[in-house]
Amino acid sequence: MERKQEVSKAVIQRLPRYYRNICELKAEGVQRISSRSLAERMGLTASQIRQDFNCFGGFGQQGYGYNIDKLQEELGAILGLRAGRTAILLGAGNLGRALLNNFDFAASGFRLLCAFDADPALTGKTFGGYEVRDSSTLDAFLEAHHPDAAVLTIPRGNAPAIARSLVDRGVRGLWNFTGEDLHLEGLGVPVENVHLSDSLMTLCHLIGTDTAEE
Amino acid sequence: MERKQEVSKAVIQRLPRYYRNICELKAEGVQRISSRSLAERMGLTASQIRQDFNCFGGFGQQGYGYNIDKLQEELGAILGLRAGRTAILLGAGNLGRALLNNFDFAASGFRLLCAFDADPALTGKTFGGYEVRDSSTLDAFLEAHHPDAAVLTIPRGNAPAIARSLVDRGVRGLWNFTGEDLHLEGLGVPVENVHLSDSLMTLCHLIGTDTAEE
DNA sequence: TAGATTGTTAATCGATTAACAATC
DNA sequence: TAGATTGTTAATCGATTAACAATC
Repeated sequence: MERKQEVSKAVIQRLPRYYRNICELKAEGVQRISSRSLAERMGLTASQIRQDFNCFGGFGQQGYGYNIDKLQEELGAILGLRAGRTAILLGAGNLGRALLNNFDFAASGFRLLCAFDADPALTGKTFGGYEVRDSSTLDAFLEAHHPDAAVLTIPRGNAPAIARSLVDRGVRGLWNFTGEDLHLEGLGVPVENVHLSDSLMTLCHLIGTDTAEE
Repeated sequence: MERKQEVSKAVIQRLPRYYRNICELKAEGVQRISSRSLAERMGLTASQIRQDFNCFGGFGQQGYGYNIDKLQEELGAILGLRAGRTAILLGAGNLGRALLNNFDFAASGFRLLCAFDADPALTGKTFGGYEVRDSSTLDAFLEAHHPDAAVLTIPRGNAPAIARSLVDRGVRGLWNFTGEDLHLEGLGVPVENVHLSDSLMTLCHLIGTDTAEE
């Protein structure tokens, strides 16, 4: 049961963008596309696109290009969007509630089950159709439902300990908004750290150095 | 007036993380650190850290390491955090309001001036201390205050046109939450695209392929 | 068949790591 | 001075691009 050959991180991080563009093309009614046209649209090279897709076995056809429906299907499968993953959200503060109210979890492959918060004032309320439960009931919930992932919108500080505890109880992935770099913790599960401030600082820097950059 | 030699994008994207870690170290009372210790803490190699810092002229000292205060000072200057940049926010919907209420713009180098929205029901309200103004007054505001950057939390669709218009009126950078990849538009100014869904899809994929990944 | 475009191998480019002389 | 650790050059590694034969 060998893994065919580790796909590089660079490729994996391009997959969602490919998927997004293919969905857009489909919505525009396009039925097929060549690596050259897609490259032009996305600001990549045709070569790179073909290399990337071939990491997963070619799904194109010589002389024709790539069928949009097939591509969407394949990329969706690779991303695991139809694997029926489940998630919970921890921390129904401002950020947590903003996600509950607005973010389309299903579009990214997750069914959000509910949220948890330590503040009793929030218990029982719903945001975006998701119920907030009391943190004291978390362990029992994990035991009963085994969510695949947890969204961490709790305050920083106790994040590493909570992450550890979640992983110990079977959570297999973390979407981390806490500002702590959890991937360093050796948790043994994938972590996606979201650092909005890093992004804005980068912009601050680029504004300073920019003359006529791409 | 030659540029000393383009610093690679990979390095630039590590700068905020360096800055963040240095701030944490300072808060912990640490006064100096070697590339080796910092590497260990951040999960990088000492070599890489020294290479990175030397893109901007060495700010270390042989046999001693790096002084935390100096490092914070230098990284802050490189990032332009004290350049007094200003920004406005466009679109005071759920996401926009979440940022207004919670996000610390100043910590990333920007003074947020105010927000704009097309919905008259929001005009005059404040969120997080920031006033929402009517979109019809935007042009006059740009004329009068020349903000450096704009935060785009408007619905997708009209994003490219609005981005174009902002840039034409002097905006020098965009923090883009619209879901459209604006950097492709050839706007001629730096754009930071925030795609939360890409991040979550990546996690979905990694959960599927994970066995015992780092 | 001729034209188009993939899949795939080889060449290039850039980024990371290793090594070590310089120096505090 | 001896020890530590940088700054910097050289070696390695990986990712992107180019090229082209395979084939629809």
